[in-house]
Amino acid sequence: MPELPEVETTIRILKQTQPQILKAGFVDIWTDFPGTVKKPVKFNRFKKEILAKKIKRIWRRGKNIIFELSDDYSLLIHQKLTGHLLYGEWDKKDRANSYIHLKFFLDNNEILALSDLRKFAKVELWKTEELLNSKEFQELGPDPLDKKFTFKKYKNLLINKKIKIKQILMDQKVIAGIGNIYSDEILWRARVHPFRQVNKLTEKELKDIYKNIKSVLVKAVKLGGESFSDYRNPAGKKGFFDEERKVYRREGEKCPNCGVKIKRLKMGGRSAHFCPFCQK
DNA sequence: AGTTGTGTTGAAGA
DNA sequence: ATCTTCAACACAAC
Repeated sequence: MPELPEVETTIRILKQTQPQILKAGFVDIWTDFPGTVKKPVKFNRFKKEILAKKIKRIWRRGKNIIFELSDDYSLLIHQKLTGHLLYGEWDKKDRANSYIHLKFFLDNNEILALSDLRKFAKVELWKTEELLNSKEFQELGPDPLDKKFTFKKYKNLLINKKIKIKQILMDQKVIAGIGNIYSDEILWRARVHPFRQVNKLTEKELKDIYKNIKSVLVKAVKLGGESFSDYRNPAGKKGFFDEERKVYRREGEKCPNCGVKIKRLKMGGRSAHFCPFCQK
């Protein structure tokens, strides 16, 4: 699942590509599933509007990838559950890279492709100013790796909330970029039970969670993200966070800290994985 | 072989 | 305010 570290890995690698993707222009588009493109609604309109535009900058807001284009347009891509971008000579032996439903043909003779097994990813073309002022963008919480995301700010976001800590960590309106994998991993390291109510956490627990938000995400970015499931980088290669995965999808295995079996419990629609002994 | 689990986001309902 | 369910979709695992 592409969360913040996978999205960050994607844009870092795209920016390093040779030949450069930056400054490339769009010459054609192909799809076998126009439903991926949500804006403009009509695929032909999308195609017409993006052709001849050039890529000026690649950046990230939470889990959203944004290609800033010429003429004050921006192309937004959200990979959702199983989407990932591929560019240049990507690894075609890996089946995870074979669900390509959208291709952008560029004027440097390269292809930017979107592989997306479950077809949940979304692609949108915006006027940059409209995107920046849009409700979905304005409502996103701060980026956890931003220097301005201080302990004080974090505490203000969480104060008095009567919600489970795991749920608030995954709420994009509170903090942008954390999903199911990293919320489980952060809470295991902070030794806090995922079902704890935020307003009942001690100062020390809040601080431990804060520190681990930063450290887990930084480490995951360094390792190129997590490829347990479908995520691959733009070269089609796996990330290495798997070596650091302590609890996510490890139900029944021994906790690396105490040896007690990892538990899995349903929270809303998804699974929370944790150590019932270490995490209080 | 049909059912269930997988998880992001937004919408709808309680 | 907080929660629950569902829907978009494909495939692996039981």
